[in-house]
Amino acid sequence: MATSAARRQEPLSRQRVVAASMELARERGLDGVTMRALAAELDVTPMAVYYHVRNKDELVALVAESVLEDASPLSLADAGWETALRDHLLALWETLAKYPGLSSYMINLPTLGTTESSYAKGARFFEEAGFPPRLAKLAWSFALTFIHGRLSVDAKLDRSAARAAGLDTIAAREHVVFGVDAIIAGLKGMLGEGSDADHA
Amino acid sequence: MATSAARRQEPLSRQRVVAASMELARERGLDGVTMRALAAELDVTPMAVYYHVRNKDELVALVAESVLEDASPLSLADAGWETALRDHLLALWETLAKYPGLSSYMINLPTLGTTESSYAKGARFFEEAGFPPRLAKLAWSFALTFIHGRLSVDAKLDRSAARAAGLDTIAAREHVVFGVDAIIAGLKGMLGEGSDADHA
DNA sequence: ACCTGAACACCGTTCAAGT
DNA sequence: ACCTGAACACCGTTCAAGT
Repeated sequence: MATSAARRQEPLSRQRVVAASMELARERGLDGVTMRALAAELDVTPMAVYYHVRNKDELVALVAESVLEDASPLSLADAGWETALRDHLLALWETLAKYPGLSSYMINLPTLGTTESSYAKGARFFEEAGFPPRLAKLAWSFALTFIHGRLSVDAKLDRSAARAAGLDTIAAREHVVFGVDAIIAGLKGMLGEGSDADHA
Repeated sequence: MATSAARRQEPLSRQRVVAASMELARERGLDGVTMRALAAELDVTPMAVYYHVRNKDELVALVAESVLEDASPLSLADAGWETALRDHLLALWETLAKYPGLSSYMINLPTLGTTESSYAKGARFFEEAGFPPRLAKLAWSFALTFIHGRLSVDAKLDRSAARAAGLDTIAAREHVVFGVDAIIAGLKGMLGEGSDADHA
């Protein structure tokens, strides 16, 4: 209210639209990011947004891209791919958890809401870890699918009665940690079998 | 069209509402199951449906329950829990794949769209396989999350250009098979470590 | 180039009324 | 008990028009 006059001064831009969308997503969840609510936040008509963004799908894709940039990059460390992957997936989970409903949307997209280059980067990580190209892609998709799946399960949960209860968010973390550890153990097993043909 | 007169004869019932919803979900995906489309299919006013079902959430929950009943039950076979789990998860994937968008909905529910009793049955399977109670619940949730996650990734995909291409459905199966194998390998690893304390 | 205003085609759902 | 009709409060989006 106090800043609405100031906000009106600066011209609308793609960046401001995305930034406002992220703020809305954090506070009300992605369901709260409607074109009308977004426009109100920007002190503008709903249709003004369409000048900077083709449609809502493109907008959410931009939001997803922007959120992922804030997450820690996945890169092979000295400690080995297992701990690097573990740290990255848990950090990714924590970052995305701040935007309720975003994963529910991303999991419905072909490349799980990532850009192609970012998706390829994940696959490269597994190649460097010793996975043959095809398995590397499958492994990365496998890990991402679980993380987004888990976030989807929690998304609608903490909006209702669970947030008041308090202990369900602890349970949520247990689920992720268990899943990530199981994923790593599983991929380790797949690497032992699958890479023989390539590393002989 | 030809059967609309006949359909009008039989009184509307909860069963008929659910059955028609399932048919619509198979043909047009869950997005096509609107109260209005459903009512049209039943030769009835949209509000007539509300007499037999509280709201759309309850309706979809009933559809999910009904679809899961058609899937093969998860039970420990002679061949060991690994193959039993593998067969069940792949069969579950195939069944749910017939209802595009259903998993995208189920993955947003607390118990992943299953009834509590059906959820407990999955956990019991892992207990019988040798997992301690807490790990058994986590393991079942882990497996279900991936299956629904994978189906969500494919849901929007085969609706657009991918179905025409034809080879993306093959890729989809590869992803599931890889994931299921990795899950089993991972859980096998977790069982080796985690069960020591309980089986000593 | 950038934004507004009015309107369209959808949703799920409530409420009062009919039989 | 079972269903209809009209209406409400939302969506995303198109289209023509303003500056």
